Amino acid sequence: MNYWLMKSEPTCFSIDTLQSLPKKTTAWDGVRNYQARNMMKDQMQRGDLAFFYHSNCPVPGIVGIMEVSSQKAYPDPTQFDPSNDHYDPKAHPDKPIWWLVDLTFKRKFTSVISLAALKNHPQLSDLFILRRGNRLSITPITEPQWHIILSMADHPL
DNA sequence: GCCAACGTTGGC
DNA sequence: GCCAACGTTGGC
Repeated sequence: MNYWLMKSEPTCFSIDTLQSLPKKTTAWDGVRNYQARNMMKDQMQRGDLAFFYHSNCPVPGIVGIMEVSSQKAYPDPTQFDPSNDHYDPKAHPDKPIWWLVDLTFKRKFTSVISLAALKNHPQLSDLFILRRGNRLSITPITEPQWHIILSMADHPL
């Protein structure tokens, strides 16, 4: 199994919204970056775990954990919907461009593991999201990184 | 295939 | 709201 970090702007879609959904599950739609798409399409497997990261908000950071819950990736339906913000006129149902997986809520931390806290941790200097100028909305997390970050959860600075 | 211009991301 | 950094686009 693999570990991931997935960003979302909480004003757009937050971990609280995910938790409130009927099956606490969402299709991670709207990703329009090829690197991020490829990770969902080619690498993610059911049972993989992902940190939920809130970006572009007062305290950016990791707020909880989700699990990949679809058996495999499938076409993002919003690419075919002209009324959707993420409509892609180049995509056709017989030749989709954008793929996604489903994610299910696992837990929410009692406090945010802030970006500042991640930056301050001496063993997390290689964290993908901390690399200069990184903007990828989905990044891999190594197993050691996963456990270090988990150990920071529920222990505010 | 180069690269300038443009749009987007996201921390601050 | 600013702006650095990056991805994408499109002319050539």
